[in-house]
Order: sequence, then structure tokens, then C-alpha cells
Amino acid sequence: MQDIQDQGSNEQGYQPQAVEAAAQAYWQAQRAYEVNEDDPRPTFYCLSMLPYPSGALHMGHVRNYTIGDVISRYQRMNGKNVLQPMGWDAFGLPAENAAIKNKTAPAKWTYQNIEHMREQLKRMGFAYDWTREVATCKPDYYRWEQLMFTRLMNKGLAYRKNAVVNWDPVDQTVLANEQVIDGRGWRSGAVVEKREIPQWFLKITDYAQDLLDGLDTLPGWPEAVKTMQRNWIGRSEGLEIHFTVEGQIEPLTVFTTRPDTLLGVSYVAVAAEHPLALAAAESNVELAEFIQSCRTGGVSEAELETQEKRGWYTGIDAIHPLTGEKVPVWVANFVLMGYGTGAVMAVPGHDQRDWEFAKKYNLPIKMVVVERAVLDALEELKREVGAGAGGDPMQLALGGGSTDAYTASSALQVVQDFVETIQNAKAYTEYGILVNSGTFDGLDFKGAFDAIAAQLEATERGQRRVNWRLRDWGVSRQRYWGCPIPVIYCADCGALPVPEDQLPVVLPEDVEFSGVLSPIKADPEWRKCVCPQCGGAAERETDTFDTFMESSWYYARYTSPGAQAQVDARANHWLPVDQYIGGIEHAILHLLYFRFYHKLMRDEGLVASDEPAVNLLCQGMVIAETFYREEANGGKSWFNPADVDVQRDEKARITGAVLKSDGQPVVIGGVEKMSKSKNNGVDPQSMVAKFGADTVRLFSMFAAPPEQSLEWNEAGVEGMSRFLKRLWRELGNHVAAGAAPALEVAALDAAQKTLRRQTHETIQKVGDDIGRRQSFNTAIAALMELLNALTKFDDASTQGRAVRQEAFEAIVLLLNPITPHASHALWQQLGHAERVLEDQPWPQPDLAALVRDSLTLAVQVNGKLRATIEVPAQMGKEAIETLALAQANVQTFLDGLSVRKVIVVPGKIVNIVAG
RNA sequence: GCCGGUGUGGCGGAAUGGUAGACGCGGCGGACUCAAAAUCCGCUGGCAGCGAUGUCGUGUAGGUUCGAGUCCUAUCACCGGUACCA
Repeated sequence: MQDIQDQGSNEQGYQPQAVEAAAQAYWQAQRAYEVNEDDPRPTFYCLSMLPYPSGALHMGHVRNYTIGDVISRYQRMNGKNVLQPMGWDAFGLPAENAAIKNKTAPAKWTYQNIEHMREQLKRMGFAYDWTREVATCKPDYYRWEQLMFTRLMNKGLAYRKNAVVNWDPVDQTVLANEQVIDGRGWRSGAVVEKREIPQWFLKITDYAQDLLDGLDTLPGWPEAVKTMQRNWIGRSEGLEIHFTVEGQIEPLTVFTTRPDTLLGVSYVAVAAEHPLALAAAESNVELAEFIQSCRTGGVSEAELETQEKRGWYTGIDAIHPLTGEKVPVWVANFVLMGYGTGAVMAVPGHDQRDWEFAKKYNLPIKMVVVERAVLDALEELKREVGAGAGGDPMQLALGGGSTDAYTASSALQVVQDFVETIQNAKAYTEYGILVNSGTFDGLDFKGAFDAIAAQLEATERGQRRVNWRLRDWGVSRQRYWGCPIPVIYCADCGALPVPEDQLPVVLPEDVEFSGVLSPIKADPEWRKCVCPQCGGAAERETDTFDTFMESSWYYARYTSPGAQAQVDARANHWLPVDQYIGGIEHAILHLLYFRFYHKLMRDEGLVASDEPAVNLLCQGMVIAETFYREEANGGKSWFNPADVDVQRDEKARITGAVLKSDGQPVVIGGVEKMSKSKNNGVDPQSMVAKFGADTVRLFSMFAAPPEQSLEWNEAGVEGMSRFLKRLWRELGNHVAAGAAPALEVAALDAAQKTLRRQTHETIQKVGDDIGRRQSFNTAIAALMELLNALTKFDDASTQGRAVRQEAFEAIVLLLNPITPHASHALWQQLGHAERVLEDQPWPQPDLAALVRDSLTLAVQVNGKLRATIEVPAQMGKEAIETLALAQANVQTFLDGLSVRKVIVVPGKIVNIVAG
């Protein structure tokens, strides 16, 4: 490492290691980024999603936290009291996997990772207030989440019910969806089964409307995220309809959003676990076998929805609530017990899935909704023959009856085509007009909905209901490395919350872990306790919480370090979060639980706001090229991009790649998300050691817009390093010429005015790009352009040096959020005292310097560019038109045509429309 | 399957309905050097042309508009999520 004493001088060129060490030492000595609630400035809470301590920082972290740091430093330069905290999402499955592999306790592994990653974050120079750090696996964190859970139990918002999980019959353990590969357990290879076990749930469905409405109050969230959340919550208005079942007292209840198609029902389908199916299976061996076959495979939605649709007739019939006709009840593997009522009515004519099922099992397809044109055609046919005479056209529509009586061939064709489509091609799923529905014929969707609802409600065979796609949040995990669920089971008193004075229920950290059974489940002593109600012997819950529980409220804990409650009054000083930043992969689950938990805390009186975060930025992934060789056994071995040389042809197209170590070719596998499995991860630490943190920060902000994926490219990083070196050198040359004189705006010549205009245009653009558009890559490009202009600006006069000083000061301040260490050093070189640069005001453009004398306009003929003209800025429309028409090339293209219209867009374009 | 997103030179990307390719990388040519590295200067979408310039060009096929990478319809490919990875 360079001598830190040298960092202030320019003679040795840019020495990032020394510059960064010196800046970080200064910030630490100044406690520059610790914040408090007494500060009079308006608050700005900038939050990045906390990392899982997986072992080492990866480029996704670097990108996420650089974006957050840029926004934080920018806001502070704009006069805000900026809170930017950091912590660790420390519970989770990977610690258990590492424990099995390395034979270390999950706690020890996790704490070591945190120590290492904290140092890596510090080396990046992020402006965190480390005094507020949290690790979610610490009892002083999770005790408050346990307390909240016991209060939710008392409120009835936490409850216990059976739910289906992936069961590995060999390892005798529950598997995460991620651990099910092609329907088999990842370790045992056994075919996975569905199994129902009792689990704890939070009633997020009670907050469904609140969560849906809240989205409309968040203009600062990406539309894509709000749309995905709306669809996920999935509010639908429909009817609950009761079908009576022969020989049963309890009716079979279904929910439908299409009651208008009720007369088209040709069967009812129930889940394999439905009580009706299980009862029928007792006396039906084949049905029992079918139900058993539905138990294989995992429980993930993607797997369930893409598997082959299969069914079996139960032998039971239900009674149609309007017609009284018998409707067969089928068991179908695509109906899920956990969703809605576990039963659906099937209308093959008007639902595509039902249609395919009906085709497969030869069930009738009835047509009860038609489009307007078909209805018109039917009426035309009816008029032609007179009602009742020559056959009913509706019979025709249903596929029966004779066509002999009709001569209106076009109308006949329309009806027959429609019928043919529904019977043999696909379901008609649009809203339309009812036919073949008795007294409801002729009604549209809304009319039919209301009329059928009214009739069913009057006869108590159904009622209107709002249904949600959203399901209650299952928070139980059968794992060790998580927050213990604070529940006590007493044989006499049932499930009881652990009393507040007995919290926290502490997870033992010093354990042996084999991977199959959780240590707290294996330990017969840990679970023993006393019933808080009757004082008798009782047992603790040994399941732990879903780790989304911890990450749902950490942002609130940062506001209240040390509080002897989940949060204290400081929470409302900072909340809601002004800017939240994290990966798009969290668009639904984390961000929905995060919003839900905030509302739970609001209703406990802990926070005053309705939503946890005002603005959200979802960053894209970090990706890199992959390289591999086929192994003899058919597998692939992957090589890190750092160990591969890429070969190009004379046009710079990639032609191949070889391994550096042996010079032999490797296969180029395409650009993919950085991952361990593809060995295409680039280690941030080695990049920082090679180029410095500022260069890594600069590249990660420059290479792509924040919300898009970012391809790592070391040549691109070198380009960023070149830019900083060039800035360092050019600024050094400027400073070496002596202190800059005062700027006299009135005394500037044309070239000086132009450079000054470019400086202020850059100030305006960078401020807009960082502050409003969050378009960091274009902000950096603008700064590069200004440095390019500055390099070409060859003027040693007094005012030339003054204009140059102004430009360098602007670059250094505008760059400060992105490359704070370099800016820290360069600011001093420009003749200023050392200080925390975020306390220097953000540059503002001098509007007078932005005024141009002349403008360049594009001239088009019929939308195609034919000339450009240079015009005085104040030139009128007519004069511009005349000048544009006078251009030689414009005249060439107008030859033989007459001008019809001339469109002049001031400052931009002239389009001559001719024909 | 369903929901959301993306698609522009050799590559990353820019263009907020108004000159497509800013900025960077890579490449080519030159300067400096004994030489190389570093650095600096110039050129760099395809095709035709000495050039001026013309012409084609933003996944594909249509459409709206004086004008479309941008808006609309359809379609293809890829990426993210899909409730127990975080």
C-alpha cells in the first residue's frame, strides 16, 4: 500500500489504495455518517435491502449498495439529514447447508461471514451509520418479533391449520421448493410426496384490501411491481355456489367469477384431498389409487400448473342449484385444497382448462354465452321461421336439430361456425350474451351476474363474495436456523403464546447439526416447559419462523437502536423510508410481507404511516459470460472468466475462447446471472484490490441503467480507471499552474463562454439524472463529456484558468456521490480545506450561462433528414421555414413535388411535408 | 401454465414522440519509444461512392402519426417471480 501521506499530492498519479484509505480514515475520525434525531435538517431515510451473509460480498451487493450510497450522498449534499443503515438477514437455509458440508454450527459460520462481509463493505466506502447495525439472528432482535407474534395470536391474526409441504420419504424431512429438482429430493433423489402438517399462519388476507388500496398511494414505486402485487393479491368478485350432493347433508361449495356461465356447468371438480373425494375413495379402489397418484410431486405452483391435467370420476353426482339436474363430481389434480373451497364448477364451453379436461374425458361441452353477432344471427333465423315453426334455432346452436328449414345462409353460417369452434377448437371465454339459460337468456355478463346472484341468494344456494388469490402467510418452517416460534402446547389448555416476561425464546447456537433433524427437535429437553395457564407440564413449538419474518421489519429497528420495545418514538422521526433499493426478484414476496408487517405495526400503534417506503428502485441482476468444457461423463465443468482468454476476429467479433492455463479451447456458454454453479462470479474484493473501490463503484453505475441487468466486463472497468486517472492528471496540471483567479463572467471570450455553458449544462443534466431520473449511467457519460471538452480547452489566460477551475470543481462535486474517495482528495487539491464533502452544497446551474446564441435544427422532407441549419436562437418560424426550404439538398428532394405543410418544432426540427 | 420485464452497431448502452448509435469498451491507423507498456491524436453500423451524398437499419409482422427505437395490435426469443432460496 502507498504511503498515506502522499495522497494529497498529484505527482505520482492516481493512487486509489492510498486515496481511499485516507478518505475512510478521515470519515471514521469525523464519525461523518452517524446521524441523530436532533439534527434540524429534514430527514431522508435511504435503505438498501440487507444482505444474507453467504460468505463474501458479491457483485449484486456491490451494485445495490453503490446505488444506495450514491442516492444517500446526493441527498445529503442537498441538505438532508440522511440515515443509511446496514445489517444482516442472518437466519436461513444456506447456513444449515454449510453446517452439513463444513461441520460447523450455523451460528458460528454466520457470524464469521458477517465479520468478513462487514470489512468488505467498509472497504467500499459506503456511508453507513454502523452504530445502528442489526443481525436478525440475535435474540435482542428476534425477541420483538416473537412478542409481536404473541400479540397477533391474541388478536386472532395468527392461527394454526394444516397445510401441504414437500415430503422426502427417504430423508423423512420437509423440503423447500428449491430442494425439489424434477419432482425428486435434491439429496436423496426420492420422488417427493405432498404431506399435510399443522403450521402457523398470519392472516394477511385480512389486510388484502388495505394492501391493494395502498398501491394507489405509491407513485414512487415502479408500475411493474405494483401490477405484479395487484395480480398476486388478485381481488375477484364472484359467487359462492352450493351444490347439494346426493346422500350428503353438507353441500359442495364452489367459488366462481363467472356465474353467468352457471347453466353451462357439465361437471364439478374437487381436489384430491377434498373430504368428498376421500369419502368416495373408501369404497372405490381405483379412485383411491388415483388419489394416491396425485400425492406424488412437489407443491410449487409452477410444477402444479404445468403438470398434465388428470381426473377421475368419483361416482358421486351433485345437484345443479338452478336446474336440479345431476352433475358428475370429478377429482382433478389441478384443483388445490388450499385455494378457495377446494372445489370448482367446470364450464368447458367458456373456460379453456375445463374445455381441455372435457375433451380428454369426453364430458359434454355446453354453449351458454355467445357474442353479439351470433345472437343477432340466431334472432334472424328465429324471425325467418317464426317461433316454434320449422325447428328452434337454439337447438341448432346446441348442435342438434335440422338446418333444412333455414334459408338465411349467412346467419346460419355464423351460428354454425361459433358452435363448431366451441365444440372442436377452443372455449369462448369472453363476456357475451346468455343463451340456453332459461329465464336468463338475453342478459349480458353484469345482468346475468346480478340476476343469478339474486336467485341463488333468495333460495340460500349461494351468495356474493369477494375472493382473493392471496393466501394467508404460512410462517412455520421445520428448520433449526431460524427464530423459534413462541408457542407452548399444553395437553389441557391447547396452544398458548409464550408470556411476554418469558421472551425471548432463545435458539441454542452451540449445536451439532447433521442436516436431517433440527437440533431443537432432536433435543428432548429443549422443548420441555410449563404451561403458562395451568402450570402443568407442556412443550414448546420446535418449528421456526420463515426468514421473511425478520426481513419484514428490520427497516423499523434501524430507527430505534437499543429500544426496549420493537421500535420506539424515533421510528416516526425517520419513517417511512424515503428510498428503498433492492433486486427485482423481491417484487412480490418480500415487498408484500414488508408492507403487511408495516400495517401490523401500525395497528399495534408502533408506527404512524400506512406504507413502509415511499420510493422504490428495483435494480437488475449482475451477469457475466460463462465458459465450460464437456466432461467424459456428459457433465460440464465451468471456468471462471478470469481464467479464460477470449479470441476475436479482425471485426472484433468473438470467435472462441481458451483456458489461460493450458491454451486449449473452452465452450462459450452465454451470459448468465453470476452464480457459484456456473463459476462466473467476479470477486469484488479482487477488483477493489486491483482498481480501487471508486473505480468499481463507477463501473457498476456506468455499465447499465440501474433497473437493467449489468454485464461485468473487466475491459470496461479499466475504462473507468482510465477516466479517473485522466481526471487526476488533468486536474493536477491545472492546479500546478497556480491558484485560479476570480471568474469575471462579463470578460469571457466565445470559447470560454462555450466551456462555461458546457459546465452548467452538465451541472443541470447530472442533477436531473441523479436527483430525478435515477439515470446514473447518463450522468457519468455527461461528466466524461465535460472532461473531454476540458482536455481540449487549451487556454492559459487568466479567465481561461478561472473557467477551468469552475469546471473542475463542478466535476469533483458532481462525481462525489459515485467516487467519494477521489472527490475527497481532489477537492483539497483544488485549494479547499479537508471536509466531509457531503456538507458541501450540490452545484446549481447558472441559468444565464446556459443561454445559446444559435441553434442547430434538423430539416426533414417527408420525415427524412435532408439538411441541418444553424440559426440564431431568436429566429422566427417564418424565417426558419424560408431558410430550410432554401437548402440545396432540400430543393433536390422537393423537385417535382408541391409543399403541403411545414412543421416547425422550435429548437429541434423542421419537417417539410410534400407530395 | 400464469404474472411482470427485456430485445438498438463487434460488445455494454444513449436517444424523456422530433437529426438513431451520446458515453464507454473493443478494433483500425498514427504520434511518442531502441522496443514494449502507459499516454496522446484520428477513424470506426451495413451497402454503394474518391467525395458530396444516397440507401438500408432499433427481434418479427402489421397499424396510428407530418414524423415511431419510443404509442397500438399480433407474434417470437430470452430473463425474473410463482407463496419453504433469499
